[in-house]
Amino acid sequence: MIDLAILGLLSEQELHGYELKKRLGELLASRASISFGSLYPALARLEAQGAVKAVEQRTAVAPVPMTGSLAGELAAFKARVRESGLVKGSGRGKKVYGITDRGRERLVELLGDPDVTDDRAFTLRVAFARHLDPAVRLEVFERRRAELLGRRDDLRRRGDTRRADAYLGALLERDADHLANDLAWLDRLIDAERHQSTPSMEELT
Amino acid sequence: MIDLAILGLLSEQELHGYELKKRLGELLASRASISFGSLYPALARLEAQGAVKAVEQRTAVAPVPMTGSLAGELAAFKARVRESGLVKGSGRGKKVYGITDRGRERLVELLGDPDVTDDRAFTLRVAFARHLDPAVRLEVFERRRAELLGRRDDLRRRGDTRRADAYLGALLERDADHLANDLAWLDRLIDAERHQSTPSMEELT
DNA sequence: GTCTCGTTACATCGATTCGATACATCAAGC
DNA sequence: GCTTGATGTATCGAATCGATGTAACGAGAC
Repeated sequence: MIDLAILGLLSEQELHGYELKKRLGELLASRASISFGSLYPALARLEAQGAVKAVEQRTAVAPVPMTGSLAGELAAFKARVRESGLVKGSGRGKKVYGITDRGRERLVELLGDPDVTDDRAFTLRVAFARHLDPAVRLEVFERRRAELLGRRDDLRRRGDTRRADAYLGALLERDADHLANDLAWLDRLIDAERHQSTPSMEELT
Repeated sequence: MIDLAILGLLSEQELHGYELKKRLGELLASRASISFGSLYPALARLEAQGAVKAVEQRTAVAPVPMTGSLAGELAAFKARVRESGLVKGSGRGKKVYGITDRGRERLVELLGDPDVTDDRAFTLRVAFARHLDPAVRLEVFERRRAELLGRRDDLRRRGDTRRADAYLGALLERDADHLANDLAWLDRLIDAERHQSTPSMEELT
């Protein structure tokens, strides 16, 4: 879900479309980024829902000294012209978005629990995990664990029966490795989570 | 690309939609299957292009002895009725698809080389690798290797700089593990490929 | 026996997403 | 001064998804 990604990123700082896409690409890493064709419609949708809102245009806020205030004035003027006018080609000037309270609620809701077992969604949940309270966070991780265990069983069952050509066998093997890897990684995450939430409790064994 | 998946599966045996979806789900394993909403339009598209064509309805070809030929006759009759009639609800009777020569050409073309660096596409290429001649196959693998190496460099560069919160760090770590895993796996594949194509050649070292 | 439920099966609909493309500004570099 | 590439917003058509509808059929419940 792209909404989750956008809200998560905006919850940390205000951003404009292009930057949003870049960060998303890094977050999802291999799992391919999203395209402008979905980003801009999504932003419009979220804005209509009141989850995000466009902050004023940004025109060189950076600590870079301008050549003179003239340039800044000119840019601001142009921005105003574009903003108001129907100049056909539509104006430029970056549109910076910020998250609203409604948006924050929606974010927690999305991070929290829908029955979205999607891999990309899980990655995003981890990326924005610090916005969740520890109990829910642990729950999310545990659910993922159950999901992965289920997949592993599926894989094993299929691995036992079929033994077609070498390439299919190799794919099966790769998937099994990935799964084992993910499970180990997830267990480490869960462990860290538990030790952190219970500051000092030496029960068991 | 769904076309690649469909053609690949049909090149081995004739199948109907539902079965196609099931097999695809197994092939892509974790990488989420495809939905009917894309499968059926894709089949229609491929049929229009002449890459696949619907074979006659199948009515219990299995080696299961029928209760009597009466049942078979009846089913065939019903199928014929549905086939011809515009019964509104549209008839059932599975529609079995087969690949054409055009389709086979297209398959090799798709497997071969477009600049599709997609992960799903690579999985499919491996799954149907036996339809490629060894040289092209090796080329596909090598290209994948280069792609993965590129990703690893990206990842390292990002890993060196940022060190935000623990969750983002964990994600980075996971991606790195996956990448290392994939590379090792791919190297094994490539090795196997080389040893097989050159039956006995003890050059080097 | 018949009734309901789960599985197999085909199909379509609206919404989402993708990939390509258009357009615009600006900083380098040649 | 002219091209090239990065930054930036935006839209279009096509591909895809997820949900839903319809239907046939076998198995078990009662």
